[in-house]
Amino acid sequence: MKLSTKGRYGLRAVLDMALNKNEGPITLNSIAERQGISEGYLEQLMVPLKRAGLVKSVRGAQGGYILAKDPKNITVGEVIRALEGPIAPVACVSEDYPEECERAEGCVTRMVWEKVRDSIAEVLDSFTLEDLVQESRKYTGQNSYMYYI
Amino acid sequence: MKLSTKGRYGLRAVLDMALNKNEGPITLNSIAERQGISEGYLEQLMVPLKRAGLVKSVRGAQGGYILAKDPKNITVGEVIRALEGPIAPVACVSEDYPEECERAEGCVTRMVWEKVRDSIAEVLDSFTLEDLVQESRKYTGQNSYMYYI
DNA sequence: CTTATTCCTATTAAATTAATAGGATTTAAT
DNA sequence: ATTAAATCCTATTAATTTAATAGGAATAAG
Repeated sequence: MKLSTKGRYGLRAVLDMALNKNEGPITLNSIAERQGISEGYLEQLMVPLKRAGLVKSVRGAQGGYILAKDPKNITVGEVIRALEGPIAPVACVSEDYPEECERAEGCVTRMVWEKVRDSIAEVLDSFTLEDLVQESRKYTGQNSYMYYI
Repeated sequence: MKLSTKGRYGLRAVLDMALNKNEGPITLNSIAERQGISEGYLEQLMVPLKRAGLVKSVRGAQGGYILAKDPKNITVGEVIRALEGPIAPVACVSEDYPEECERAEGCVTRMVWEKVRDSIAEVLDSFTLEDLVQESRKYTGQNSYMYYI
């Protein structure tokens, strides 16, 4: 029942980008340093984040990554889904394409997993990156970066 | 964000036991057959379930396993925790012994994970085995076993 | 032209999960 | 007593997923 590092690192990465969004394209190298995540691994996380339309890349020197949308229009749920796939405590109740199960007819544990899925989704969708930025500012002051998230 | 088969198979196993609780000790062999789970694997699942005081074993011929408590006093949450450990979408917000994190001070993503943890726990703790038995009877009638759960 | 960067693909390492195997122990039934 | 049915125990292996690394190609600023 754990999130993998994809989701955790990825959320930290986009939050880092939200906190630094007025600095122009942000290099993975700088995120990697601030967040203590390997640059190569961050690279892999950017692929699904780009595909999901959450970040954009700027190639070449002075390039880097920027958020594709305003932080208040990006929910934690979007980020997590982009990185970990549809929310699904078990495959048969996946948000996307629930896996067919021969036992489905009359399955009574499934209703438990459905409720778990919905409650997770509700929480994740209730937070935007902007919420986290605001929260972060409480600790670090208006203009300082938030390294430890 | 997936449950492992430990939790899924284990819940099916104890529910199977709840549905057959008037039959005396239930052999792993019979659960394995009804549920399509390898007997050896079930054996491994019984260890933590016993330790958690949810099932009792009866050794020797005609032995097997029985629930240690009434189904209405066993929650899905207890079963899942016994098999998967404390609920913790990330280690730093584990129900039991949250892992210390150097970034904890001023960590803003943590409040998200805490809410996720609590919402999962709330759902899992809201269902008892008896609830699932009742639900199951709706499909199969009062006295028939529920094979497909 | 050089440098800094993303991009792309492949590979490896590590960890976890799932399953299997083989035998020791216990106990009911004969 | 003997047998058979079952749990118990430990170790091993197989499979899968996660995490990280490596090496270079493409792009664009200066």
